[in-house]
Amino acid sequence: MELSKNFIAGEAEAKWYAHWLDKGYFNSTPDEREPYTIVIPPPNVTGVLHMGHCLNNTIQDILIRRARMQGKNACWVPGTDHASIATEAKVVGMLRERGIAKSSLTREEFLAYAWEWKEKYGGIILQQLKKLGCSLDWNRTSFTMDKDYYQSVMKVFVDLHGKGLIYRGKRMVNWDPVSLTALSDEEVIFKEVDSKLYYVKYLLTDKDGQPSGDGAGLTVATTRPETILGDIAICVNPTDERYTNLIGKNVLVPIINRVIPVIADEYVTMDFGTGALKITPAHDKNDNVLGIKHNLKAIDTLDASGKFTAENLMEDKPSELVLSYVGVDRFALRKKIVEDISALQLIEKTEEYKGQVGTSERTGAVIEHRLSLQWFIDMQKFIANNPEILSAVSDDNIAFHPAKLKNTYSHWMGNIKDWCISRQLWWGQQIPAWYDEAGNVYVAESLEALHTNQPATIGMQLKQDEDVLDTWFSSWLWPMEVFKGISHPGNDDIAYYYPSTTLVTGQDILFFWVARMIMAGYEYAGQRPFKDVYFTGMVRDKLGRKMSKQLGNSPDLLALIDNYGADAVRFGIMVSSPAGNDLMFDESALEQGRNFNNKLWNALKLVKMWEARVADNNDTSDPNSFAINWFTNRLNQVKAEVEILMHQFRLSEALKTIYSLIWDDFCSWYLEWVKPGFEQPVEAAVFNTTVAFFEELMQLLHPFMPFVSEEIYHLLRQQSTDLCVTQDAPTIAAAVPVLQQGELLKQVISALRDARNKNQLKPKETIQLHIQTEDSAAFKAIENIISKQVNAAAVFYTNDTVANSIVVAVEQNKFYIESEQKLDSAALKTDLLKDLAHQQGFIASVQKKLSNEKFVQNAKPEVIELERKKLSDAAARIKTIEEGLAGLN
RNA sequence: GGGAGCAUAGCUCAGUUGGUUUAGAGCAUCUGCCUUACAAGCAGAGGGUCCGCGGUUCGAACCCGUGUGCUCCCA
Repeated sequence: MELSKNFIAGEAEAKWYAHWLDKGYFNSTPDEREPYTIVIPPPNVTGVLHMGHCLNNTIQDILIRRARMQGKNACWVPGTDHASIATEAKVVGMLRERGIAKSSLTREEFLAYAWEWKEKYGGIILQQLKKLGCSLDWNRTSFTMDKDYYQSVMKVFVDLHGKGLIYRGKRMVNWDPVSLTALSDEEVIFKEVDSKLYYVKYLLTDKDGQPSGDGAGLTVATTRPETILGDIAICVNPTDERYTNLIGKNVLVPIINRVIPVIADEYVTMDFGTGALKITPAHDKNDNVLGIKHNLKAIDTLDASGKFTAENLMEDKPSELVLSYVGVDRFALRKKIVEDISALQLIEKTEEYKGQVGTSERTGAVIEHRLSLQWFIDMQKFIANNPEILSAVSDDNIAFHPAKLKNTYSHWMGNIKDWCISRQLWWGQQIPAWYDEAGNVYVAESLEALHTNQPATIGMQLKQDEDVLDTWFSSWLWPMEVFKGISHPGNDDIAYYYPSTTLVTGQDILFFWVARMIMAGYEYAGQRPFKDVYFTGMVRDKLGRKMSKQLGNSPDLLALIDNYGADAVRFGIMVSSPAGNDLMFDESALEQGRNFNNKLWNALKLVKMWEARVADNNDTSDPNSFAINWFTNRLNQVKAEVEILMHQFRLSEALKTIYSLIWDDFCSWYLEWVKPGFEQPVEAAVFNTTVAFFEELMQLLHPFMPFVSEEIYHLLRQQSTDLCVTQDAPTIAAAVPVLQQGELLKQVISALRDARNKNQLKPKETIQLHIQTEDSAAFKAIENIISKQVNAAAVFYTNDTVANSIVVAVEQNKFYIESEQKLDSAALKTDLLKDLAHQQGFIASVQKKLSNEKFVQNAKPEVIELERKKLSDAAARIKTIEEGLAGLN
């Protein structure tokens, strides 16, 4: 069969993926084998594959393919997340394009559109994962809004509510005035913005609540003058001498002329602004805390969309001016109020100010702090009920890779705040709470369940809570509910697959997701949800910038797969990506992957070329026996190394180790050593062993580069099964002496080639080689390899220096090169002198150490022994160099 | 403001309880080669104040302190 010039990735990818699916290799059902379970971090159902997914899922595929080849029952569960905010935003956008406003639809109508949209466009990302070669069990595809899943979320809500872990309360929440929903702290991104600091004067009042008339007052610095109409107090630090005499007095809020007290609290920083702080409990988190502490009223002056409202100002008998603000957006309002206060001559000055502003992760809108009735989980109590949530991570029952994230986890857990789980959206699991006309709350899995549990509710006018649950309130059940462990507890799947083995995810969702899965795992399964967590970093461009649509630095992954092949993309993204480190993505790494494919392909071509001229006798020459013996051991050595690296989740290093084994040891050394001369026959043993080596190499590489390895595996010879499910042979301990001899051989060849290069001998020009060694037997077995590799026409053994030659020293052996070309020993002499200086310097440093009495007294005996050996080795080396130099003259 | 982490070759990274030859790899660079598997290749080479300063130690890339720079998380 004629092989193409290069590996054609696209063809092999389509062919093998279809074949693997056809054979059902990725499907798993419980059996007597040990399970290896991974649940995919469910991408947003609206998502498309990007570099982050690529890294993440390549890692998962490597782990799951390796487990499959090690005889475990490998199960990798795919699925998607309904992603309430992101999906609802997309659907709203889609409707807007069609000229339909969400506000014109009923909840049911909107959800019908959302499902239609989800069926049509949702889950594209799962198809894209197939392109990457991901070996997921597609029969198990889950969605966080599947019927059973939905029910499991209801069940958990009701359960936690019953346990007193869920409560409803008025709390200051992060409010997104654009999507009209509360956000968790994790969904708020702080950004530095240029703003202004306004110095506003509040006039002191007399006993009757009128301005004191002398213009006396107190100046407050604020970045948010639009909230001024909600001010309820001015606060100063009790130790601030500037204001001591004002504490307890009253001032007037500009424009609205509300009389408010000056109070004192240590919270106030004296050196920020004027040292006086206006307190607006309805619009600022810290103010809210102070408000509660000092028993102050919260006056809300902004509505849900961030526009001014006078609803709560009626007590103040608002003026025409105040009423004119109604409906004005907060940013326009800021301008307007500043102008109006300015007109009253109560703005003393304005400063430029760089401040932090919270923005919505989804819509980018500046968030408001807003008092709102929301559902919460009492996290302190939750953790107190399940102390393993903390201990499992600290004592490595759940092992984090890299381990440094353990600190981050325990620090967060130690300072945990209650989790606001309600969202003012329609797409998601609607909160299973009903209100009667009196406002009483009833919680049950469904209306039917409610009527069954509390027959008194039958016939009542009940209205279900409008809100849905935070997306993470469903995804924290993922490792259990993909096996229906909540909706159908104790079923065969959950019993077999849970806890899962490894979770691979981004460290950015350590708190959003990983921590909460651990919490749910202990609460509902009584055990950890996974054994190991591999955290990936963020994928950045090669300049270290985050990938973003705005910068346009986010490559089109499918185009990359088309250009380089899926294996090359997998190689490129894995080759320099240790756990937890950000990955600087550079397309040149993909090129390296593609070149590697090509290298493999060419090695295959070489071996296939031999197939036609295999000798029909069973002789094996000495040098070939040596080469085979050496590579057998080298392969075992690397297999053992890879096993350790994989066990430590050092995937990048494992890949590099395999890459170097194939490229350097197999292609550059082994194949060159056993390669027959032009059109010469190849020994049968050499051919068969080489094919077997090649198969083992493909097996080792398969988890990383599945397509090219499967393709080559089948082209090497007729196979009875597929590489994808071929079980790894046990690793045999490598024999050290033959490995050492191999290293010596490589060194000798390199040194001789270097000497040839330095003397500008053309590759085609032959040399005569004289070997001076104490162990000529060792060289007899490999002299043919040496002569082939350094193009020596003849090899001799000598006990003496050879005149008119160049000398090369390797360990205690000397090699003399004779050539018909004129040899220029100058370059070589320079090298030898350099080496000599290096060795002498080295000896000096070792001698210094050994002559230090304290070193000899304190150092461990084996360390001293080692130093002595270094000294004698270096001395021997110097002797060899000096003899070489003498021979040159 | 609080906390965590990082800093080693041009780039991306190893460096395993402080001693394993005066620090390693891949990529990039340079030199020489169109050598019947591979120029997407082969054979070589050069390249480092291990961020600065101070300390502990017989001995420090590694431990401690401090400064600088960067990143992330939380307010």
